[in-house]
Amino acid sequence: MAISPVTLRDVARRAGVHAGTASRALNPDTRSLVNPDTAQKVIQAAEELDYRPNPIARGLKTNKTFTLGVLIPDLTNPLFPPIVRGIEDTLATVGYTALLANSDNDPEKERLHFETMKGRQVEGFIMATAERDHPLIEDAIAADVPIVLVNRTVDSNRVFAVINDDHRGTALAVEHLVGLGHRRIAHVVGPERYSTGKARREGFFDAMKKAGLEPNPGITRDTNTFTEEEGARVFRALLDEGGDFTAVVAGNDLLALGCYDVMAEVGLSCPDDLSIVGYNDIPFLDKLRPPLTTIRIPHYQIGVRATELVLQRIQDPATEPVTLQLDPELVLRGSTAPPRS
Amino acid sequence: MAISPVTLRDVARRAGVHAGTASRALNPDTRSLVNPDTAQKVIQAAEELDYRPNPIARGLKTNKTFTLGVLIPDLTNPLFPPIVRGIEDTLATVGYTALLANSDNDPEKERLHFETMKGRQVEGFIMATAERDHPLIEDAIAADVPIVLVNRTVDSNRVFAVINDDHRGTALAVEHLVGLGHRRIAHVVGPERYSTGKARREGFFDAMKKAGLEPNPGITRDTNTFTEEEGARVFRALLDEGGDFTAVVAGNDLLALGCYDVMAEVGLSCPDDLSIVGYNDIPFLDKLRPPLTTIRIPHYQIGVRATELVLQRIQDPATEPVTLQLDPELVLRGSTAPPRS
DNA sequence: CCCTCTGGGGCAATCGTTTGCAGTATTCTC
DNA sequence: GAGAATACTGCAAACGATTGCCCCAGAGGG
Repeated sequence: MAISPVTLRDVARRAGVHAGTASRALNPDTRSLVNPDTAQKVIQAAEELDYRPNPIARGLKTNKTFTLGVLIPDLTNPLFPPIVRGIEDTLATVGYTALLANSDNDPEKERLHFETMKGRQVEGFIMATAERDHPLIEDAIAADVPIVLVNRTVDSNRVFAVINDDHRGTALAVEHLVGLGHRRIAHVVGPERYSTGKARREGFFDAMKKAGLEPNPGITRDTNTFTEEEGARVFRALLDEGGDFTAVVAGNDLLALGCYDVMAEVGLSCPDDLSIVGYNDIPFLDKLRPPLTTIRIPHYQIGVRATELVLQRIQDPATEPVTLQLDPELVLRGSTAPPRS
Repeated sequence: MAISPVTLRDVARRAGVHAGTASRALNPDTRSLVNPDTAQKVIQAAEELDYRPNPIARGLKTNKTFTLGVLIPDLTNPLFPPIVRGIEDTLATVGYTALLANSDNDPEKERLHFETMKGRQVEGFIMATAERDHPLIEDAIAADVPIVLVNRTVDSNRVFAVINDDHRGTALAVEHLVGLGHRRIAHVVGPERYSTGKARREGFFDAMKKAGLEPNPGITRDTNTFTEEEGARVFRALLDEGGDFTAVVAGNDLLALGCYDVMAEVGLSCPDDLSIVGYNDIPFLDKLRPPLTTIRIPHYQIGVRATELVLQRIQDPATEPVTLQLDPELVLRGSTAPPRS
């Protein structure tokens, strides 16, 4: 049952030393405290017995569990798997592992998982679940728990975060459309309670102005959630009100998908009648008809960098909070073309 | 740092009892050993102090870590997130959590993760990574560690597994095509080193025979991996050799996607020229052009049932190995139609 | 030649719980 | 009312590793 019934004491006995000595010999940091010869003997004994230190016992004494909590809204959202892989791959290189939980964006659930994980003595957190105003995170920061946000961030500047440059990303989308000749561009705004929704809206407006275009509030629409249904609902409203536009920048890919649905429904053709740009580059977008032009964010890298950050923060609690902004890039596909008129 | 610096001894002190007594009072199983009044006092003290037992310390003594190892090939494969959610949701209801790792189908990596997790004293495993002949699993079974396979299984019958009924699933696909009027049906066979590839091929042949059709080995093709590229490669070969068929049953959705790619490339139209059926119903298939008809398997449920199984096995090591076969269902979409000729 | 210093390593406490054992007070039985 | 059974609860030893402290031997200095 217990995999390695061989304990430190067994190793010590075989090497003919005391357990304490064996412990020191096996730990590279304390190895210098013991005679190289004995150290060698211990190491060899450990190998012969295939000794594996029991992390539970070690954790009890050292308060290190080599475990991180990863809290995301929903693993089945295609946005997250690559991030999680980035996290786990990076963690694996340093002998850490991740405890994963889904919050479904439910603050109650989130708090529960957070507490459970704290109870399990995770050494830090990576969270992807933040609304811009997030009490849980404030608490965590106050309690001095290492925590870094991914993908989204909060308004506080006391927090570690690894996000993509949403401002720049939307600008890429706008510049692309403007370059194609579009002048009247609609924006399906992501929920403003998330940093992503807000930053992308700002990026949109700034880029429009920079292009010398007056953004038209009449053809920007707020959404409540980042979902296909919501995208469809809002886009339908835009159409119903006779909005005058030749292209739309969607707050994310799911919202863009909603637009696709409505266009199919009402018989509009993309990109002939309307160009659409998404955001995130979730998988299979290239299989759509037409393939969706979108903004790709470096999901995997976000996971990697975030992990490096927590690890660093764990090692040196004095590390100053920092927000890393990774560069998004435009992925040109078939949903954008010059305007017809 | 340590979240709840309040220890069992603190609770005991406040309740005016010994730590041992407090321990018994807090554990429902042993509560009957202590006077109801004192138990109440202890419980109240625990609440007042917001006491959380330290699972590390507990685990050290009891060898229970309330942790499961989940080993999958690749989280970014859309097949797995729903399974993992099923696992984690179920685990959460009983206070367990999952340690997740990706093997990338690399036996080396897999073994490493397996050992690491064993080292971390996980109480059992859920693995989705099995080739039909899998030494690691044999070892695990021999070592008596609780383990259940999901999605795929191995040839041994000494193992717990929760899979879908691949045989039945492919039969559904064949019956559907035959019902549509197809007689010459090709099969892009999944890799036979996986139970899924093998069972689906058998299901295909059996269903063909049952429909009174002689399966034509000339239009079935083996693949080496379950990937889009491989699907494309094999399908192209099928075409190049002038295979005579009006429909194809693909070993899974990714292989079907590969067929899509080649069809677009050579200017064939689906379903006009050729009908295609996939397998798995991964996300976004309904967004393809045409939307892919496929066999849906209950991913989430697979995760749920598998978890119930390990949990049961952990609780009662005498539990006999069992293979659960969950029912797949046909999802009718646009990639299948009556043959033209 | 004696004293001090230092490197090496053993001893034992400790991390926070659980649990077998034993002691004491209470209750029951006759 | 005495002896025995019962019901609690305290005591202390684990679990497996880490680590501060102390001891001892040999080296070096004067």
